[in-house]
Amino acid sequence: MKFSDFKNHQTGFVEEICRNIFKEKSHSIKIKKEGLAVKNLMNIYNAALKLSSEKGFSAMSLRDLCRETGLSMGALYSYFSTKEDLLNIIQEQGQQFIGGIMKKYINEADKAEEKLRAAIRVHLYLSEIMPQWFIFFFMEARYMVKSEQKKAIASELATEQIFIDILEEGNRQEVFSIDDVTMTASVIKPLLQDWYLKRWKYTSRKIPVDAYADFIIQFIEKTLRR
Amino acid sequence: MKFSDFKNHQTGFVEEICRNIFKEKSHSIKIKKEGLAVKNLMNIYNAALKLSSEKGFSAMSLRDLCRETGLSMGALYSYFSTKEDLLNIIQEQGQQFIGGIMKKYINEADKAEEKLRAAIRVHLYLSEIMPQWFIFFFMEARYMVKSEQKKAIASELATEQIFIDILEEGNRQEVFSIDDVTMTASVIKPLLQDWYLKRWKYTSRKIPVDAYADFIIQFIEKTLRR
DNA sequence: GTCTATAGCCGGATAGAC
DNA sequence: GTCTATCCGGCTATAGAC
Repeated sequence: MKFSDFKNHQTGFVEEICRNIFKEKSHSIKIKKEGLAVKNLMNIYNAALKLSSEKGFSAMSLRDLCRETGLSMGALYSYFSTKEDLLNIIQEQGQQFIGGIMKKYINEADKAEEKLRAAIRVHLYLSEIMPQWFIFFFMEARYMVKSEQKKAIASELATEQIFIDILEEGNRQEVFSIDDVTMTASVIKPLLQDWYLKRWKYTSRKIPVDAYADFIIQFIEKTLRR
Repeated sequence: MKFSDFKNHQTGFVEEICRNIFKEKSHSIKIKKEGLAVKNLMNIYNAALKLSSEKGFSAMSLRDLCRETGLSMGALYSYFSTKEDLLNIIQEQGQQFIGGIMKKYINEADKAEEKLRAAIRVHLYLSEIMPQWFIFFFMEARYMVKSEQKKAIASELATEQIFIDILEEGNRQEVFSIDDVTMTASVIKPLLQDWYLKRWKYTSRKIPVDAYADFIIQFIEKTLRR
């Protein structure tokens, strides 16, 4: 799987997320026409993620958000009930959506080695397509209220569990021989996260996502056998 | 080198940093008695780092800082000139200090393999002793003004360069056979950062810093030969 | 559905008393 | 050196016009 293939097969991630938000959060959204609501939700969430990635969610004011979206304060408050609500919706809906895509792609592979490669690639490719979402999850989870933080931690651990399962399957099939599966799985994640957290570095070195994926895969595979 | 040894040899990192701040920033510090000034600076910087790690620097108000330090607004402003000044001083003085310690410990080793292990250990051990500083560098650099961001990036690249140099030395001495030294060095950093960025995970699994260091060292060493 | 206007609060920063 | 009191601008959130 190459990035260009992945990208062509996938369009409108954000639209899909916003349509889910419209359906699930109808109590806090005053607008009833789906087409209009989804269009404005995309505008708002794209803008919120852009501003958050520039200055952090807490430093982003709703006036900033008005400027970026072209909407007024009153209009914004027709699409969410408080600023914190906005934060929670991005976190929950985004994580849920990305978890779904990850699982779908991994299940298309059948051997453990293939699953591992698929999991690494789909994570890197997704974070290439929608980096602000990944940066948001990482940067803001730390500052959320306890109840929301628990959901963020659950998502982090769910991703880790995907890798644990793949590595254990590989151990059973004797294609891997890993002593400490949990520790191995838990250090794979930061290697994937570096791609979007230090994007400036890889951009300046002109390293495309496929080259990064190739490197990470061979790097990790070297450690999977004694 | 074990963590307990490292910890015993080192005391008063924060005091040392604050003494440097007092000496270098005398123009923005109105207090003249060194003893008093250093004591209050430690109080202020410890509190600022604690609050920043809880809610982020921009969400930390100076009134929060008053509460945490027990000092008044007026008193605080005798120790720095603006809130942003406080941010910049933590970033610059902290990075400079930590860079110095890293270099000192690495130079005590002579073979490339030993240097690599020393570099990994000293980075992990330092981040174990003063995690809030490392978290601060990581979390806040992204939101700094361009000029300060450049300094943060320079620090990140300087650490990376330390690893590049060690890996190249190892290649020359033929103890390593690494194809892409820069990429290898650049993925070592996130493995070190995971220790303080996901501390909650390792704490809950009761993994001490020495065990993490041992794992990371053997994990990385598996990738250094063809 | 979207706008403008405004309430009410909290932020950074400073002046001047002690 | 440290404190209290205060300025004023910007913040979230809402009410009511269109």
